[in-house]
Amino acid sequence: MKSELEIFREYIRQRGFRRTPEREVILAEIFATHGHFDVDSLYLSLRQKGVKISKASIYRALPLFIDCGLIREVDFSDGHWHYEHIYGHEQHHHLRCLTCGEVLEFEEPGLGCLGLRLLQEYGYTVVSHHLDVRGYCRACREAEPSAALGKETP
Amino acid sequence: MKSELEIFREYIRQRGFRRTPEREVILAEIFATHGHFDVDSLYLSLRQKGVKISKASIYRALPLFIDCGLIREVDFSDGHWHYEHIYGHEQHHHLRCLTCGEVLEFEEPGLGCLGLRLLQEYGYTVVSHHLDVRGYCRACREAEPSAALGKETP
DNA sequence: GTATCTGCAAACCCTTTGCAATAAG
DNA sequence: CTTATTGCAAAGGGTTTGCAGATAC
Repeated sequence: MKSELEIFREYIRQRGFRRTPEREVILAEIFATHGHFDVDSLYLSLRQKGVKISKASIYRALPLFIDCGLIREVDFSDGHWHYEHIYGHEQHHHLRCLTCGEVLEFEEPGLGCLGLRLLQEYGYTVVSHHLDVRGYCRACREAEPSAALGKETP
Repeated sequence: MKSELEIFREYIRQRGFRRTPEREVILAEIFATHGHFDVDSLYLSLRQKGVKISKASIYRALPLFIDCGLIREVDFSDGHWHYEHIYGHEQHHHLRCLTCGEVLEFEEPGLGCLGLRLLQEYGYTVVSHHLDVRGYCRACREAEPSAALGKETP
């Protein structure tokens, strides 16, 4: 299996872009990070390691990583973008507590045949799919039971 | 079945908020609209009807509608929020073409037992779930086949 | 050498907020 | 009467962009 760096270098070469240390350092940092990140956390963790790369460069690099399938955007509905690396990681989904904001990842094997079905029924070739679930974790529900009343859906 | 207006008035009364014509006009406009909308399109369609309500009031009203379960946020990853009415509509998911941006809605019956499973396995009470699929529609794939190569996932 | 990339700072855009006037209860 | 709500305009915060200098190829 190719490393994320190899994937990226191939992509850069194919497109006639340029291989720069900045982009590769950003990529390495992303794949050294566990879980989700955003531009700010990425910028700060690079700074803490003594690497000075501007936010503009980060903003310009992320679309490249997305485009070659290494990372993807994650929507937490909190006013800015989050990202996660997807290359080399199991497909997973997000379950977010509306009170404390904690995000749990889970798998949904039932969606295995989704791509085939959407191709057959609608003619779409599926690139990615993501299940976004909101609810209340046990702790928050017990702390404030009224918050979770009357809102259950199947 | 209650109308969306009744739902909203009940919610307003329960919380001790105030019933204003602005909020009810916004709500009516949302439920008279087919499909998705954003703040700007909502503001403009109100203007076209001669209704002058500030964007600030729209921005302040939407969280109320979300809170009482009438609408929800939709993420199209294009830099701003979109919304859709969910009250009185079938649960559905989104399939978006990465080239032309067209959004197709579809149903996924396989997720019927999701809520029960997440409760049993993780203790979460599910409020909402949404499946977000990206891919290429047939027309765009045939127009530019290279765009859809090497990116299929199950 | 030439075109791309970086860093900086300013511009941008969507969203939120402070404030005075207005209106609901 | 009291307090929430509105509209306006300004502030806010994340993201994008113009430009000059640096750098990959």
